Formats: sequence, structure tokens, C-alpha cells
Amino acid sequence: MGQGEQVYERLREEIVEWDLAPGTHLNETRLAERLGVSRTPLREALLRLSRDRLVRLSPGRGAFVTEIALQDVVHQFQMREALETHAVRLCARNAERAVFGALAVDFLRWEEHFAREGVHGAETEYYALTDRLDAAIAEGTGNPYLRESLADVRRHLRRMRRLARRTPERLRVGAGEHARICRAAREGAEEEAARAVADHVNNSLRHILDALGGGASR
Amino acid sequence: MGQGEQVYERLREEIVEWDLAPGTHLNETRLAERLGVSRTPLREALLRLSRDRLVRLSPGRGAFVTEIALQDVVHQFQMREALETHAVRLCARNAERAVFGALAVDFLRWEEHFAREGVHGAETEYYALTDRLDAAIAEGTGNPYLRESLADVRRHLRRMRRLARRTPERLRVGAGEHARICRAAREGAEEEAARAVADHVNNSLRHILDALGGGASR
DNA sequence: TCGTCCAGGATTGTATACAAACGGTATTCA
DNA sequence: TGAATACCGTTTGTATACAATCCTGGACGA
Repeated sequence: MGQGEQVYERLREEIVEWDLAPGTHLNETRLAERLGVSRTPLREALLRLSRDRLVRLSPGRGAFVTEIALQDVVHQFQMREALETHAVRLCARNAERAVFGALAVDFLRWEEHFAREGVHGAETEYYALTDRLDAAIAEGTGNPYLRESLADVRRHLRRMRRLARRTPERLRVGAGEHARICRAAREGAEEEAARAVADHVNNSLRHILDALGGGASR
Repeated sequence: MGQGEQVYERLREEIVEWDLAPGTHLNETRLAERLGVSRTPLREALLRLSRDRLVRLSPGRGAFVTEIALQDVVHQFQMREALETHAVRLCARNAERAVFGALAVDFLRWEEHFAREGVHGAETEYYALTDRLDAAIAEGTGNPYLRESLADVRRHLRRMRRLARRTPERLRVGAGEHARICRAAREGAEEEAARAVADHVNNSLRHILDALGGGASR
């Protein structure tokens, strides 16, 4: 499906990047005009977005960009833990584990870099590395269902990360955690890899919750 | 969204129950007529179904009920393992674990029953029990995202189970596995519960693959 | 003054009309 | 005889017209 698909992906990006902020009402006619399509493919896009829980459809009232409650952050991180730990288990059982060796080296280098010199603007380059790790884990599963679910939850978390800026200290520690994940994956140490991922996910969650001013449910 | 939603659920059920067999082409006009709606809400339903991977949209050619390859069975069971193990972990950490005690007793009773007298038609009643366990696990997570993902994967497996009829022996062993899951969950033994679920899932998969004539990738 | 109810306007939900793309068939040419 | 191609019917993809629903503002009454 041509236009509907494109509109879907574009709106999805705008929502994840906060160009469409949580809570905004999506007027069908105006949106359709802005994107240069009719209401039909636009509604297709909204429907798909609602299934991703990026918009909420209120019958008779239309579509709203979903808001982000503290509970949702916790719940999405639980999903992430479930999917990423199992994904890395599959990677650890997989034959093609060499990639993780190279990634481990890179992450260690970045950890040292952060410790020595702080951040100063190198974040973009570092994020490219974390993207490579994410991709390697998703690919390593060899499971398209899992890949897509991982993509979903990662999108949600990308949107949520706007809630809390990452500190240099968190980046440094995170690099170390990533290195640990890569080492375990390369060696085929399934249990250790799963633990490393679980720890990393939970530390990330704690960092966000702390930054949000100490949520009640810690 | 009124009619689209209903059409979606109805078609979903027909696909899961094999009233619409894998591979059948879904003609929009004919389907819309049969269901008594216009093409617009019907297309909404097809779109949602495609996101569930229950139909595949071929651009320009229309919608087809997805076929079930052996690979898909394996992949869906991997998804199930990822989600159910984490779900039962959350249950084991949860305060409301009393339900699992009662369920454990019931499953033990059924295991004995199967051992003594075989099956003879009591399956429906037994499946109601397994449904109660599934519901208890989903509820016990307290996580709506996880609940929905569990529902998705369970639907897929319900459709796939048509591929292989369960044997009395498998039912008996399965009841024992369920009992083990319930006991661990009630006692809050997280690791044991996760292992029990993983074992159960993998045994179910092996049973299906065996019944399918010993798939190559065991 | 506060609450209720009604009317107007706007927006969503559904149906239908039109355009584009695809598949199948027959025909033509080597 | 076989393969390539052009044509036609069918089906999907998109736009638009119409109906039903919901929110807003204001007037009326208690």
C-alpha cells in the first residue's frame, strides 16, 4: 500500500521525535492537507499508529498522540527486558558471534574515552555504535517476529528518552555495560549475556526514573 | 471506531479457527458484502490484521491469509518463550500469588486423572483450566503492553496448533509442567518459574515438530 | 448564580465513485 | 509451434460525498 505506508512512517517519526507532542489532537482534515493526501490514506496511517500505541483513538473524538505516564515507562522497560534478554540468548547460541567481539573492543575504547575526556559532542558518533549493537542483536536472533517487536519497543523508548537527558557519567557506565553484553555474547555465555542485558536495562530505567524526580514506585 | 473494530475481530477469529485457511485470497468486495459493510471498514480490518501478521498485503494484488511455514512455528515459540518467561517472573515478584496455589492443585488433579483414565472427552474442561492459568499469568504482570503481546502470540499459536493434534500422553506431561509452573509462581521462586515455563514451551514445540514429521532444524 | 438543555458548528465514521495497477488471454510474428 | 506483446476485465488504491456523532456556547429556568 503506497501512500498510506509513507504517511504512517512519516507520522511515526514525527511522534517519536516529539514534533507531534504527546496529547496533541490529530485533526484528520488538516493533517491530510499538510501531508498532501486525502483522508483515506491518512486514516490508514492513524490506524496503524494506534496499534503501535503511539496514538490513541477516541471513538467519535478522533486521534490523539499518546501521553507518557510514569507507569508506561516502567512497563515499556519490562517489555524491553523480556525481548532483549531473549534476543541476546539467541545470539549467544548463534554461530555468527564474531561481530560482538569487535563491538566489545569499540565500547571499551569509548568507556575510556568518556572517563578521560568527558563527552564534548562526540555523542552522535557513540550513538551510531549503540545502534550497531542494537542491529547486531536483532539480526543475530534470525527471527523476524522478534526483530519487529524489538523495533517497536525501541521506538517507544526513543520517544521516552526525551524525558531525561543522559549524563556523562551514565554514558560512561553504559558503555561498560554494553561491553559486558558484547563479551558475553561473543563467548556464547548465554546466562551471563542475559544477566548483563537485564542489568543494563534496569540501570537505564533507574537512571530515567531518578531524573524524573524520584517516582513513587522505585 | 465501530464497524472496523467488529469486522477486525470477526475476521481474526475466522482466520485463527481456520474458517479462512492459510493462503486464501481475501477479495475486498466479496468479503465486504458477506459481512454487510462497505469496503472502507473492511480495509481497516485488513490493515490491522496485516500488522498482526495474520494477513499479508501484496501491493496491487490484495490481502492473503498468511501461510504457516515450519520456520514460523519455531519463531513464534521463541516469542512465546521470551514473553511468557518474563511474565511469570513478574508474577513471581507480585504480591497476589495465591491464585497459582489453587491452580497448582487443579493441575495435579488433572495429571492424575489423565494417568488413570486417559482423556475421553474431558479436554474442553481441561482447556478451560489452562486458559485460567494463561489469564492469571497475563494479569499477574500488571503490564498492559505485555498482556497484549501475550494475547497476540497466543492467538498465533492457537492457529498453529491445528497442525498437530495433542496426544493423551502429551496432555498428561503438560499438566505436570503446568503444575510445576504454578508451584514456582506461588512460592515466588522466580528463576525456577522461568525455567519451568521455558521447559514447557520447548517441550510443546518439540511435540509439534515431531508430529509434523520431524522437521529438519531440530 | 448555578445547572440543564438545546442548537449550531465542526469532526469523525461510512459509503460510493473514480483512477491506477495487476493478471489473464488471445493474437501476432518469427 | 513457441514466445513475446498488446488488450481487456477485474481488483486494488485514492478521493470525495454524505450521514452520524460529539463538543461548544448560550439561553432559559430553578
